[in-house]
Amino acid sequence: MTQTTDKELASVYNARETEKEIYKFWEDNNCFKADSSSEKEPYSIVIPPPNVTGVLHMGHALDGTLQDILIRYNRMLNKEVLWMPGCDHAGIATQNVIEKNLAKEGLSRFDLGRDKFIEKTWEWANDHKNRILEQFKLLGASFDLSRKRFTLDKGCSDAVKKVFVDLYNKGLIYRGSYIVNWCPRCQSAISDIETNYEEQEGHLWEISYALKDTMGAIVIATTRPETMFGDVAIAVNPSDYKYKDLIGTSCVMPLTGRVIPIIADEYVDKSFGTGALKITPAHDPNDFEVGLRHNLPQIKVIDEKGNMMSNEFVPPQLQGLTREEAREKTVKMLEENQVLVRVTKHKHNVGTCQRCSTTIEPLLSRQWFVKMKPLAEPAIEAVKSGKIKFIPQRWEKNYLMWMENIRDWCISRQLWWGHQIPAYYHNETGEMVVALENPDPKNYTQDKDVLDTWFSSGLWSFETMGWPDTNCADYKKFYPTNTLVTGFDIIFFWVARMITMGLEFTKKPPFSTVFIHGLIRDEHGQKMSKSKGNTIDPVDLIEKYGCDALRFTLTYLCTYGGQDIKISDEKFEFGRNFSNKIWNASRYVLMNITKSQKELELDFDNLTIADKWILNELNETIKGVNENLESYRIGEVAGQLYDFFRSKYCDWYVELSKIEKNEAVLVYVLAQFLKLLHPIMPHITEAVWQKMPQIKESKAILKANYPKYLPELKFEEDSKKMETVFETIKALRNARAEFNIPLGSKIDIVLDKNEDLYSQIIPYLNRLAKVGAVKFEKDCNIPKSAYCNVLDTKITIPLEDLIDLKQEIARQNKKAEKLITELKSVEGRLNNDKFTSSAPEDVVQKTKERKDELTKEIALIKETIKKLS
RNA sequence: GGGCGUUUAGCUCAGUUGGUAGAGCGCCUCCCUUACAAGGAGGAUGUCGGGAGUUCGAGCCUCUCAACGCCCACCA
Repeated sequence: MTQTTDKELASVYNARETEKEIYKFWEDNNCFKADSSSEKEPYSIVIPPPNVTGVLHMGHALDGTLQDILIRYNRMLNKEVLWMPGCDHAGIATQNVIEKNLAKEGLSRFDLGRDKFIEKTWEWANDHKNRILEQFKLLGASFDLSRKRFTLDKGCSDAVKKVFVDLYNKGLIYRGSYIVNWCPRCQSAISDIETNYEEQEGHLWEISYALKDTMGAIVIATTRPETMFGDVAIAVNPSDYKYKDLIGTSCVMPLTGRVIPIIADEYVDKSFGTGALKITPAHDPNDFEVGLRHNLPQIKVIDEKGNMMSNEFVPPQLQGLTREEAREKTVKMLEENQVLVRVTKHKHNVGTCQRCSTTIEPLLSRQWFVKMKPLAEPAIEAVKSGKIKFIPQRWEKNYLMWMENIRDWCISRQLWWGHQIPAYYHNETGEMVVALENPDPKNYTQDKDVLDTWFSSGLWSFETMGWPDTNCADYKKFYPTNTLVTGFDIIFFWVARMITMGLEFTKKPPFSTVFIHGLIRDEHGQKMSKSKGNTIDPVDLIEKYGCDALRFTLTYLCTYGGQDIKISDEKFEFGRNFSNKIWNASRYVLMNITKSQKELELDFDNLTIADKWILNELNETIKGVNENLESYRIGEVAGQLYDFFRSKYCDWYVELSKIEKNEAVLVYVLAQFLKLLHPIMPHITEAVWQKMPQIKESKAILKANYPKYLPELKFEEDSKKMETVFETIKALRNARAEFNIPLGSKIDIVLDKNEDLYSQIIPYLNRLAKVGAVKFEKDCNIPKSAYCNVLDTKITIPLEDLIDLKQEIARQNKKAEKLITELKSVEGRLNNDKFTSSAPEDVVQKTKERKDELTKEIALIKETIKKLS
């Protein structure tokens, strides 16, 4: 092997060095800039904005790669493309990071105060905000950074305010006291979808409440005894005969002696527990509903920190305890008072905070909500009518089910990092004004709460395009966008909200296709997470294998069904090896070009069958790749290109070119292949492209035209002939291997027919199967020979002493057996009248042809065996 | 409780309207043939989760059972 210091000729591809150079070339030439004044057809994608303080993870790598593939493909279709980049302020997530840092210094956000805290968070965000988009560059992302946005920038903030005020004025945003999911650690309300449920092993406590007016008691069952101090009633099912006489009477609560009514409500399940249910409207969502129906008071006994409150309802010895402590103590007290009837183990689901896993406290709280039903209707219609379609389609069902059962969205958060709610209260009268600006900063104070992060990301598709200025160039050119690419995990959080908000405020679906891909998992199928320590850093992979290798491997693993993708570090060797193969094959081609640019034009009058074959294969690949890109079968595209390049171009055409070459075809096919592959492996294709001498339509491959199927490149007949040649070479190689004939010694062959074809390709046989003399003879009869048949051509390989006749007979028998099995099945079908009458004509025809082939081949083999015996 | 997904070679997974199973990695044999050993040539390996059905024909369609996984709902 020759080593050279010249990196242009290095036999091992240096991915990182090339990638850095190429990306810089694109940036220096402003290649990613979108022109809103262009006449070209637009194509746009908005990035799912990553967390401003985040780092690139494998999910981004996949999501970003797929977006970049679509962007680059459409750019090569000569469209005006815009990939809009940006970041999300990620309210709770970011605030948690800052609070954690403060905690290291023993401080809480309250020690700093709101202004100082926000200032600190901005500092952090500004320090980190370029990091993740810089990392996206390592992925080869061809987004337009000149348009970079941030959900807390002026434009987005203005859009958020306008949307809030408009929705409020339309009556679609309201404020009220309801049960919400409260996270005592975040000290904030969170929405239903930010609440996860996990099954926990708990207890069911049965507690006896004495009847007030008569002897006896009613026993209720609860999983949360500490909430009993907030009880306002006992409810039973109206049809429950056990309790029929008690409805309308009262009972006396243990421990506090407070008197509460016994009521009847359909909600109560007769068969669960004791059939009697304590009603605690301030701490349970279902009890809250029951309470409203019966006009019951709401008594809060647990505060926002999750501690027992200090009020007249909570016994003094429990006041100030945590929920957990209070539960233990309450049970003890109940036991001491002999009102604890029974304790059983009970599995139940407990709500936890998506961000910090703290157990949720359902809490009565005054919050802002979006009335979702009216907004959901057009969003449902848009998907049902096909104006927006999901790929894979099965997600539509998921989306529709959620939308059709939508509940109001709690949008206020008791955080500091985010869009402060544009509601202002008069300092004295408390009068509320919802407006874009504070009507009178002296006398009005703004609502302390901020909005759910997803409120602003829900506007992302149009707020980034200049909305509410619907006359601005970007909005007019690039909105609505075309494709949204994301994982299924944020369909409800983000996709659904963008569709509702987009339709409400722009009257247009914000995108026409939602392309959903799977999640990246570790090699055992586990979700990757820092806490599990099973993450793989895409930046490391890029350093180790190259960005193109990462992109190609991920793309290759993408299935149309959007299955999750299991990865391990070593899997990326696949992409790296392919990069190296491309590099070396290109190197070979470049080293072998002797002709001038003019002479490298395709000359259709001067093509060998090998040339026609590879052009035909290329053309078929072009067809498949275009179809698959249009239908989002991206993994299939990678597969087809891999197969074409390795198994067709390198294994055969390049090898054949060492015997007899058509430089024009060699270069043409490589150039077309590079263009086809460019969206997936942008750097290496650009690097090779720029070294190629042939006449090019574009200096940068990124702006070249994507190859289209060309009827003039269809050479069906000659391709078939060439396939026969390959079969022959394989058969000869196989025979050589079986008889261990060293490469040094050539084999002579005798063919019994098809002189026309084979005499053309004698040099191929010489070189690729190490064949010596080639003779044509009808009835060749050399006893000590090996045989192979290609279609109906019989090839005799005289081997003299090299051959073990028994071995050759066995070899032939084995071949015959296989064919006979197939022949039997084929004949079975053809002898079946039902098959011949009901199967499609072409299938029957093909089966007949196959039968003839098999019959001929088997006859030849039998004849061979006879001769050998 | 409702919905969805998965089960195919030793491993990881493809398999687009039903026509008789493929890739990568791994394994065995041979080869440093001047593009590439991150390579090349040849080879072995699967009653396509079980069962039933529809069909001339099922990995693919229908039903059923099983295992694993996910989402939604939230029964105290």
